[in-house]
Amino acid sequence: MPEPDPAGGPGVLAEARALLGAVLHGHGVAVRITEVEAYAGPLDPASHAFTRTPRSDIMYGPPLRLYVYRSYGLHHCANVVTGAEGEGEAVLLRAGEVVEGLELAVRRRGTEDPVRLARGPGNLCSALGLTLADLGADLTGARPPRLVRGRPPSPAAVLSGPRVGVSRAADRPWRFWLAGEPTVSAYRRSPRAAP
DNA sequence: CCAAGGATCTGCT
DNA sequence: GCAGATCCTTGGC
Repeated sequence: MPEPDPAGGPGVLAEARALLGAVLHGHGVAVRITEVEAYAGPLDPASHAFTRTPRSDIMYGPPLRLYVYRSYGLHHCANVVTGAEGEGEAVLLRAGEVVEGLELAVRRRGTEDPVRLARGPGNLCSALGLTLADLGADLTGARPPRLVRGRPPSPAAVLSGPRVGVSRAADRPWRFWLAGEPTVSAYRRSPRAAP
């Protein structure tokens, strides 16, 4: 059950912070999450759940399920649904550090640079082997994909800023990452975002 | 039905 | 810094 963000705002902001440091076990590879973005459903013009459609329906379902979508035809991006049923809140997993299955991740990604293996939401899915076949997966089950939470990071260890590449609500600082992590992806503002 | 527009990534200039 | 790949979802007509 989500609680209000300490700083005020939707509960998904606190959920996003709390996912930092958690380990997502994919197919033969596991990643420690270092960067995420919060998407606040109907309150958030940048969210796929801003309008409820067949695609975004999964985000309105029960929490701790995986929302996977295809981006630019080539890549997959993965979100953890965090809101209670009907809220439409989810957290995009943007980057992580491979902590298991290094060889397989290297093979899937075609690079040996550990920093690049799971940097960026598309690359993170690629490293973990996540596809649309994982859409709706229960992350609390015994089989992967599976989410293992650790201690939430201290507020001082978390930095925040605007979300990458969104054309609407481009100034909301709803991207969160662990300070000092080399795996965190670079910020890029959408060319379509208002100046 | 059709056109537009991506919560991206890579590689080249 | 910028364009291209590539295809699905959405919304307007």
